[in-house]
Amino acid sequence: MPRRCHRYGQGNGGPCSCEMGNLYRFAEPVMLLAIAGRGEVHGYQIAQEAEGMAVTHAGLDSGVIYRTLRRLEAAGRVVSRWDTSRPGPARRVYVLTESGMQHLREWAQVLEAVTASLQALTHNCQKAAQSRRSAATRPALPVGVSTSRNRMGAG
Amino acid sequence: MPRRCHRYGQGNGGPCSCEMGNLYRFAEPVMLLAIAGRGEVHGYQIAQEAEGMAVTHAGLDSGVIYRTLRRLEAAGRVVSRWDTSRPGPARRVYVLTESGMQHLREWAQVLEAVTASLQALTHNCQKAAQSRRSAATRPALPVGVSTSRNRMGAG
DNA sequence: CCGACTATTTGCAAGTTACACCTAGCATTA
DNA sequence: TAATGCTAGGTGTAACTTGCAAATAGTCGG
Repeated sequence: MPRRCHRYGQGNGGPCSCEMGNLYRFAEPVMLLAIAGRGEVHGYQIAQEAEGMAVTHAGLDSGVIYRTLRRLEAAGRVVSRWDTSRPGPARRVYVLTESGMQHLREWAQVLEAVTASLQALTHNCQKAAQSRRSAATRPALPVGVSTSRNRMGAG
Repeated sequence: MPRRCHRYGQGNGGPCSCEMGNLYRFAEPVMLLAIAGRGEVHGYQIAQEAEGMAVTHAGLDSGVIYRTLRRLEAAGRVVSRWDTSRPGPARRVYVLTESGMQHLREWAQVLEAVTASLQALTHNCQKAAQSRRSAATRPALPVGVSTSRNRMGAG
């Protein structure tokens, strides 16, 4: 799904979350937070800030941003108006509704739980990765245990 | 995407991560960890343990588990053999390869980074949710305001 | 034989993502 | 004037994951 990002192939110390695939971008809370923080934003603004706020290294795709904004508006979480008061193309400016504020509070609770679980998972992965690494001068696991019955198309 | 889970509508204090949608299950690291921890597992075993290890409350769907196992095998992260030594239907038993061990180490690094980012996001969401909650007897945001010209030079 | 449990696999609808591409306003430069 | 580049919003599509349901099988108890 994610095929590259600004970090791709740059050797920034450790594998990139984008190369691992399978990570959501948490676009909704990131964007709700951006709107709540500024009171009023347009999509392009979010796209420029999102790189720093995003959970993974890929930032948020502009397509995702604009579609998420429309989805949030359809759900009543934000309302928008067109701002033509400044030069340049018109901007669609968004503000949170009370429902959107409530949604952000819900996200805060959910994220707290998810973060805790993820922290535990991370800890366990690190422990497992380390415990085997010490005993890994030889192949960590006897690969090739009579794999005999591997019929089934094998993917 | 996720429509229910065992927690659905049970009022366990706070909204369920499943109701928020948009959360990946981190199936791959959870499963790699399960395999690494036991040395040898089959899919059904993972399905039964996964509820406790999963990052969200939904656990891991058995379809996801079996498909992920095949994908991991196709990528050389695990190898399988059929175990018919015990009564009941044959079980496909998986062990990690050295490449799979390496993948787990990579996941450990990625998860560490993601956890840190997620923690920051969580913290910011909580702060935003709280700071406005105190001032939210009246509608949280006057919709349509032109707030103090958040001019965000942006570049 | 029938159901219950174990165990694996597949089909499908729904949803998200990454990328490419498009429209359009305005400013600078040749 | 034309070309170029930045700002700003939007759409189309392929690839992928997920959740749920259903199919297939082996074994055991009644």
